[in-house]
Amino acid sequence: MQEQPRITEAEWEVMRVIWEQEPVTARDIVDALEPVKEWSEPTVKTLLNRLVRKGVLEFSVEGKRYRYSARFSRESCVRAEGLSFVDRVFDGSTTPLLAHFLKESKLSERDIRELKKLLRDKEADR
Amino acid sequence: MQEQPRITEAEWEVMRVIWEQEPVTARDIVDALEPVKEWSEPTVKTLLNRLVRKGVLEFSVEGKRYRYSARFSRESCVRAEGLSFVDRVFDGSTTPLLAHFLKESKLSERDIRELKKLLRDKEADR
DNA sequence: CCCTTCTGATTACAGACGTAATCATAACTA
DNA sequence: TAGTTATGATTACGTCTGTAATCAGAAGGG
Repeated sequence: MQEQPRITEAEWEVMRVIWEQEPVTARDIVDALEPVKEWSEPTVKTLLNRLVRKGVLEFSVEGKRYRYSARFSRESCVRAEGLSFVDRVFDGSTTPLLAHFLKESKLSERDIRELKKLLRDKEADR
Repeated sequence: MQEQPRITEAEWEVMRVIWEQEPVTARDIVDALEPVKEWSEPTVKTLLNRLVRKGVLEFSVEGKRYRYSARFSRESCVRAEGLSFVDRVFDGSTTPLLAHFLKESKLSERDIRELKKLLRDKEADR
């Protein structure tokens, strides 16, 4: 499998829609982004083109239009981006990162329960 | 206080050194980065210049050289970068982010204890 | 059959970025 | 005092990014 290409900030916006609705037409993407970003249609098309050229997206031809889908799972892209982030900002160590976001965030009762459970699981398989 | 400018990937490398040793000369930075990055001296100087122009760094003149220091704390830059990251990749919600990094990371006994404590604190002040 | 329209492709373009060579100037050394 | 050296400034330059206008071809409407 190919090296994970970098996804830029604007491209993430497009990918979000794709992962939610793939395989999806350019039209659908433009519509889905309409309320969120003030992008002209050509702008979205350009992003799609770049993502295809980078190998992040593929498409199947359907009549005169394309249906785009991702060649990498969201999970794998999240993992790559997460690694780059923790390297850049936390010097590669996850614990300070966790501590940071724990402090920053407001968590619901349920969130806390879930995270506690994850911690317990973590403890279990050591 | 001024808007937090964006810090690029290469710039973070420089900032790491600055926050550790500020106020610091260009020479020190070049030396500190020597083992880590294969950057020529002019490259580092350029990054310093850009950071100054962006308002992230300031310097005091000391004889023929400058001593650089940060105009923003590491914490505040980490916070800004963290916000941008959680928005981009986790659609703004911290809990999935925490879950993700919890699963990804291998934690020591001590790490787990620390995180549990943070969770308890979180619970306390709800 | 011609005109509009939809859709992807091509081109554009300014600013950011990574990386660095070169320049000017002051200081140090022989 | 002239040449070397250290240091910041200026210039360079290809690529990436964000944002978009324009183009070409196909398809549908009259």
